[in-house]
Amino acid sequence: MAVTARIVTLLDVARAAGVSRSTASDALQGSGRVAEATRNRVRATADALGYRPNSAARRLRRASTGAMGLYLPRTATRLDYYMNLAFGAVGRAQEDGFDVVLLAGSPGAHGPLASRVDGLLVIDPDPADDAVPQILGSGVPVVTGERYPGPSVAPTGAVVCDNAASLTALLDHLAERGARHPALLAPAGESVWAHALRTAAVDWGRAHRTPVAVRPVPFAATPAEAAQAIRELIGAEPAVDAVICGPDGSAPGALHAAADLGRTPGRDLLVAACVDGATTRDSSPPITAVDLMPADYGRACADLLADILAERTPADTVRPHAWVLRTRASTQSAAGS
Amino acid sequence: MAVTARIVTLLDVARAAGVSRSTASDALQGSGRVAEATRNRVRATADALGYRPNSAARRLRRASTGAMGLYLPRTATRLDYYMNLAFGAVGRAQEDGFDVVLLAGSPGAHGPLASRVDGLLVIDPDPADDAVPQILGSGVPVVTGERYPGPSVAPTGAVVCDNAASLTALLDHLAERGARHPALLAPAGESVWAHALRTAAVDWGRAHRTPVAVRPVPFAATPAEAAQAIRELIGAEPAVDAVICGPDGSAPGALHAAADLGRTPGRDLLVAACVDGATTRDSSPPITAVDLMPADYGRACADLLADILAERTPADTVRPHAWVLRTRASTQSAAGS
DNA sequence: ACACGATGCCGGATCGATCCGGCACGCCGA
DNA sequence: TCGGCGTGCCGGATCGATCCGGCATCGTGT
Repeated sequence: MAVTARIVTLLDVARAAGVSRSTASDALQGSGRVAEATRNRVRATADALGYRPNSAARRLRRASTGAMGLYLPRTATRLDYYMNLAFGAVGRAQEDGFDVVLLAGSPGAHGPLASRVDGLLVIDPDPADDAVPQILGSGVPVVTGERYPGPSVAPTGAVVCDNAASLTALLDHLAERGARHPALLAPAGESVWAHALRTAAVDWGRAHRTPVAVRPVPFAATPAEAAQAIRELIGAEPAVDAVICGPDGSAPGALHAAADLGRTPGRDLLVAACVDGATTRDSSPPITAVDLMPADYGRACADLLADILAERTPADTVRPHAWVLRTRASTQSAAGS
Repeated sequence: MAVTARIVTLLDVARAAGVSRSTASDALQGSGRVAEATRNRVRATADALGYRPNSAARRLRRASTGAMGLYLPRTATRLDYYMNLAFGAVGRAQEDGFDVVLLAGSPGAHGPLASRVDGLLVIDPDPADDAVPQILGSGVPVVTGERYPGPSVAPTGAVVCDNAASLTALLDHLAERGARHPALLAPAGESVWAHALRTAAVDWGRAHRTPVAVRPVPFAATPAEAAQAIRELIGAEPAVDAVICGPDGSAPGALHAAADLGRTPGRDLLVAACVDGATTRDSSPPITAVDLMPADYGRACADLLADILAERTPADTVRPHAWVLRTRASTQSAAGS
């Protein structure tokens, strides 16, 4: 019951335990040579007094900040995806005693990034974002979520998703459920993800001698835009019997379009999405989608950075991240053809 | 073009400028008495050398961490709302040189909150969350977004939204558009927000001699659950001609329900939502909703905390946060009655 | 009995910026 | 000419934890 507001320092603990600062430090750290009895005594007095190491002092001495920065794309969409990712990263970071500081705008404007964080997590680095190269060049280890498509300054690690494989899996699934003429609403832009999707669609079509109709849509297409695109697409190519929606959150538009065209989702028109989320899970019918497992993704990024910082892992390591196909009613079985 | 990896310290700057550390510090801080010429010279050499103050050292000396913690509810819903809020907070925090560290789980487990942050932002504090009292009692100033309904430990400030007023505005709007029998899908739970909604509905009904049908639904009701609730509600009370959806993201369910019941949203059934977001903006028709302006909200919270920390504002200040009614096609005009 | 190594603990020194007291110098009025 | 005051700058001291070298002490081998 310490009523005093005074902060308990290591020196207080040392005095109370009848040892010197060094010994107290060693005892609590596990470093140095300390008798087991002494160690226990120090530990006991430490938490009896409610001792909490001052992180500023520790960071100064150790020349490390105990924090990792998290830079998220400031996009209008995929926000809940990034939020889940952030929570995953925080969870993992905590295990190694790291804080996660949220970066936005042009971080490093008000202080040197290098003295504020030990490393950085840069998620879905956007080649069009001017802040990214600046961050990459800040001199601290960086782990990117997805590769950085721009001129690679000094990457230190990456966690990547095999987006081509997930699209392939979606197409395989649709084919298995009877689709003969699949289509892809392909997000525009030069992000690694969008690019992989487009390429994989063409490759799959070639390999299966079943061309995939690729219809470009805005990167952050709304359901309404997606619906419009699908109406146009099917107007031009009525044989299309399955649609994959690339942009996050756009999939419900496919259900509307199906209704407008008098088709039943899951039977006359199979519908699937590249990004799982609340909109795909909770729509009616629920929509088959690729779950990128954002929380795990964030955790994996933080894990890699922690490993690199602790030198458990060499720099320039690239690790894969798994995804899961969530099969739902929207791809029940194609009745047509 | 400093190729050396060596970090430039204040001492380096001082030597290069031909002054002492103290003078260099004073010159850069704006503190102390320094001749204008000297000040400029020091500043010039500082950024010629690329000097960046070491934040750990500064924090140790100043006994402040230069960071504010952000504790977000780990809910399954309203994630993009919280993400926008977080970005708003980061933006404001940056202006005063604060970092924002993201807290989750039980922060303070691996280190004393008090030595890691100067203050805390606790958003929508959930009385059912055990971590909240612990955080509130950590000894640093806390600003809550919405009041904390539990036993108030040591609040330092709050930014509150007048949720009753926004629901009232929604009901007024619906009445103006011709609704005679409004209903509310009221989120369950003891959060301040949910409670304000339920109370305001009853009050409005009493004041206007127009009872509002209040139908409880889960706090994080899905569109499907909302649709089901509305079907039941209208089955029991066919006169209902307008529905307000409380839970975030549940509003599209109202459109489905309308379709099932053969009613046209915006004419035979007015639809509105208490929380604006992608789902209300992008649905067809778009849904009238209360925009809580999360980014501004986050900014306001960070602003208050910054003011309190700088003692520009007394502790225990409570500030209001504005909301805006976004009128859309889903409340065009009630044709019935 | 003596030398030597291992063990347990301690006292500065250190990280880098900030703060406080104080010194020297120049200027003014008396 | 001298006292007093204001200006400009400086040298420790300090924040709290960690690290390194070193000093006793005790045990063991010969």
